[in-house]
Amino acid sequence: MYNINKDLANIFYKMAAIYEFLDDNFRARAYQRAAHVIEDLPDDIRNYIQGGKIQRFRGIGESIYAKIKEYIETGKISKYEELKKKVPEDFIELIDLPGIGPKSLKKIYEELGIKTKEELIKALEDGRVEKLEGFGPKKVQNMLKALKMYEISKRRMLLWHALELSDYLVSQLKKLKEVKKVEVAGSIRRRKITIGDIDILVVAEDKDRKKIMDYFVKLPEVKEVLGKGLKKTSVIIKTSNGRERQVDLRIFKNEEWGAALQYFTGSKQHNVHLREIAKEKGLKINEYGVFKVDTGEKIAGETEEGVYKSVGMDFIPPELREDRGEIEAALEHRLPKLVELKDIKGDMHIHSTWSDGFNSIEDIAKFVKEHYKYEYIVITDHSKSQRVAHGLDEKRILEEIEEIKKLNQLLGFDFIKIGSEVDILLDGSLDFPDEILAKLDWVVASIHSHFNRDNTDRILKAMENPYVNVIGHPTGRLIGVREGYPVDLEAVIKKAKETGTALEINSQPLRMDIDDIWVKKAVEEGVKLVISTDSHNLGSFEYMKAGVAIARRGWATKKDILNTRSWKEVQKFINEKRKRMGGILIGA
DNA sequence: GCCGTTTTCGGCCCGACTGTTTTCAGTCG
Repeated sequence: MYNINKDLANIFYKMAAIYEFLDDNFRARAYQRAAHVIEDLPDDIRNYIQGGKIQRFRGIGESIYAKIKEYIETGKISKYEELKKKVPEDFIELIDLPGIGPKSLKKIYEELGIKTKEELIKALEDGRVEKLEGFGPKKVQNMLKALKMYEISKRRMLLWHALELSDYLVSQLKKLKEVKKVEVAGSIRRRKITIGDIDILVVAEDKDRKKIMDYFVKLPEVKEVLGKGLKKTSVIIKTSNGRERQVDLRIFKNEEWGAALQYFTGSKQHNVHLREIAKEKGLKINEYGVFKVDTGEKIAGETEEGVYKSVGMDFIPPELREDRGEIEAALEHRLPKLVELKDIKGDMHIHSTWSDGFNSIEDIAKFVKEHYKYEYIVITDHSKSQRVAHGLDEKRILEEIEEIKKLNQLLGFDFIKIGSEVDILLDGSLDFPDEILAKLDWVVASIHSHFNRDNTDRILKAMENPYVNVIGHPTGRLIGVREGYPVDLEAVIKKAKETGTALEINSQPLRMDIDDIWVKKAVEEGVKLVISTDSHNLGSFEYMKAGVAIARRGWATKKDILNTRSWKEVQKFINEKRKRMGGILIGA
């Protein structure tokens, strides 16, 4: 079933923009919040509204529920159709554009009758806008710049690339002895899958502020300085691959550090919710600390833990701060203990030169043993249908098994496990017969063809096979390149639970598949997950960090992640499925 | 628009900066 959540959320975001334009800010906020809630639902919204029975969500009340129902039944929302007539079509998009606000747009629309983006640019350039009351040359310049930057900023950066860039900037700032503390905040710290701007926070003495800001704007990668002060400086950085990113640097006092970090890590929804609760308790939270409203006394701010504690909450890990229930859980002291990078005991999806990897199995094993504290790795080269990836046929995978046996003898123990990333064929059967699969330590089954059809049936059938242990990159999406193939992940999760099959969190920067929303759903359903790098070269083993981050964003604990287990424990998982689905047990 | 064991009406996060003003509105994060 095609998931309508995204379409519905988009409509509500647009309605919010229109209400902003109409100066009805509270309504706008209500629609924004509803859109956010719907976007975060793993299941199709129709599943929550069955037979007139409505599941309650915070932020969706009677009126918005009625509109959701109307959309489900008719494919339209009449209120939206009505609202659209009040705003020029181009403007709905422009209202969300950073640098131009709804008030300015409204004035330009009302006084000059401007209705399209092209007309707006023309009126800005020929001086008509400048003559309006409240406008001036600077404002006009900034609006033009905002329009120009729009196309650039619209493309968000992949988490991995943002991490590389922000790590570099942090390392440069650490070179100054005046920088006492430095941390990346914002969506990078929350490990969102894609990143807009980069926020960096620093602790320093007041007298050193100028020196730090001067140093920052002189970094060779800085292409343009958007604003420079002693508290905040904004620049445009040009990355090595030619992309442009806005980076904000802010300096705080040590006693403000926790409050600043909390505030600038966001998310916005999380912060708003947190402050509402603080307010109920007679407290005020800003980026400098937590204060009692009546006396103005500061009661927290030096550490993030202190900020949360002051309102009666446990510390909330940054990856959870999306207002998806973490605030309630923190108040009730029932936040999960999230999985950590150090819990990972092995990588279970790796390609070698036997198929399309760049390194020999021997080089991979030596490299991983030297750089990671893993207990095992699983080599999972492609199967024969993947001709372009030099997939292995039956004869060659038997040879690969022998090769790995020899290498393990050299290493002195069974560090290398033999697996396969076996193709799921069009009819849901697998690219290897069961006799071969039964000889393998671990089987990843993936879809690499027919992306346009609904592939739920293929995946469900593959999971019925007793030797398939995990479904690789379950949606097949490439972020910003192609959408995933149509697949009913709800049914996949159900079948995974039923058959004892795991689902992969593929850590490749472009994949991040499955994502945090579905991880959370899988965790709730008790389905096990595997965090894998799908490495094709030695540098890719680092992607495990990103995979763990996605797992954490999905509320996963150590027990939800299979590759936090010893190999003996993994084998138990394998045998449980083989037993249940009628396969040959390990060692039998 | 949503929400509520103090409220079903009257609230709805908070501060900095910018550009335009001469005390403030608009915008951002």
